[in-house]
Amino acid sequence: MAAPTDISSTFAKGLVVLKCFDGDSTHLTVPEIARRTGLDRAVTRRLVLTLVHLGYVAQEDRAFSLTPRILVLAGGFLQGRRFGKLIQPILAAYSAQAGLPFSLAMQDESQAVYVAHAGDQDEPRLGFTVGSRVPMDTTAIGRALLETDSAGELLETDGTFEPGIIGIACAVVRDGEIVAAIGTSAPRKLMQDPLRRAHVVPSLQNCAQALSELF
Amino acid sequence: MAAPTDISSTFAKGLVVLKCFDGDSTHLTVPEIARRTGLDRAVTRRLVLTLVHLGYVAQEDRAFSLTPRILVLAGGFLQGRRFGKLIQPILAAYSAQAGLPFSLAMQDESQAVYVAHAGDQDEPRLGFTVGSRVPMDTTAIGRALLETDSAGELLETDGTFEPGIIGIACAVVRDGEIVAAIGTSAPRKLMQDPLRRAHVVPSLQNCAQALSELF
DNA sequence: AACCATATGCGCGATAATCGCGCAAGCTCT
DNA sequence: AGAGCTTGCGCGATTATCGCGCATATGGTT
Repeated sequence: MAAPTDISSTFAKGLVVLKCFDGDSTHLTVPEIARRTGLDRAVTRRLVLTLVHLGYVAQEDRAFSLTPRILVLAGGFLQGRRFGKLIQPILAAYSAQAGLPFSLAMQDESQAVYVAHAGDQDEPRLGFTVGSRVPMDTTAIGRALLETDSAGELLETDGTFEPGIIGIACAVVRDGEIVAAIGTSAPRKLMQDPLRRAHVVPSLQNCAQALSELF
Repeated sequence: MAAPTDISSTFAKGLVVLKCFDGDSTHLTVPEIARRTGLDRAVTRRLVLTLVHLGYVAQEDRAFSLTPRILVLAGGFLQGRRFGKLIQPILAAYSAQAGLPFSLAMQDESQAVYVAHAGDQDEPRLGFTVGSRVPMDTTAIGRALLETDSAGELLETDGTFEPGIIGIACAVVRDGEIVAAIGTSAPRKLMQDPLRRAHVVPSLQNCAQALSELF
């Protein structure tokens, strides 16, 4: 085990354990976690029990699952960046103007992570939450995070991620750097209407402009 | 340092470090974190560097701050419980029916943690995000999480948390246990209107009923 | 019902990772 | 420019971690 003195391997292992509770695997047993992480069963047990001790994980019989406390960590990020007080209202205002749900995403390595949503999706088709990840190359919001050249320009993808859905996105640029992206999506029929497009596109651009001052 | 063999103290310390990035303290230096956590500076440094190594924390000069990756952990909880696909649409539907923003909270020790919001607050007055915490005794949504006797009954608080704001909340009960609470709030003037109340209250109750089947 | 195979909980000694002292370098204020 | 404080980080002692291995629980098969 490579052990640079600057890295705490125990802590790193613990975070790997925490991370393996994903959307598909909510209730895990110690051996299951051990298999997923490649850690020794006894080590896994101790790390999971530590999480239980601190209240991040709950135990029912042999199954372990995350508690809402994990959201407090996310809250540290969201509140620190004033998502609730500043960003959310802006996103909501432009979303209402456009009549479509707006989402805000940031880059995390090779994926786009949703950090805020506004304008409720009436249909549960995609079901994204805060913390949901989507690929960068097949989604409008992901591509917007990458297009360093055409900063601020609108990007559109058509059914590349979800069949029949068109996504439009726009980078949020601060000091020449892309710091985030906002996007919206709708069924192709809806989005192809030129009138609607003419209404939605400026809203996205203005919203991105307004948000850029908050990053 | 009490060291039961079942608890990994290093991991526990690391999580304490992670937790000390809260809404008020976004950019922290190693000595600041050491002071807050009571840990040795060198230990703190190693734990923070581990977080940087794993991408949960970013370093700019001497300041460390959370990255969006921390939201991925929250996503594990939210997606696992189908917040995006099932809960959010229901919350949004009843919120739209009531014409007021609805929030969903769960208990975390002695506080209520917001886990979902629907219906955008047009005014940024409170600015709650996913992961925001509020006290249980002075908020309607917090009290609803506690009232084990009158399960499902509506609770109302008047200005006890935020002056001029009335909150109404209702427990989400599953198998006789309170698993969550939904609430809404509005300025007193608005909420005191009997007609509106007659409209909002059933929406909340029906929403709680609908959600109870998903927990 | 009894058996076997597999999965799981957990104690304990060896060992490698952590701890935290202490020095050197950087910063700030007078 | 100097003094006092703050911060970064190397290194040896020590302690918490590791993971083997046994005992128990589980569940499937004859």
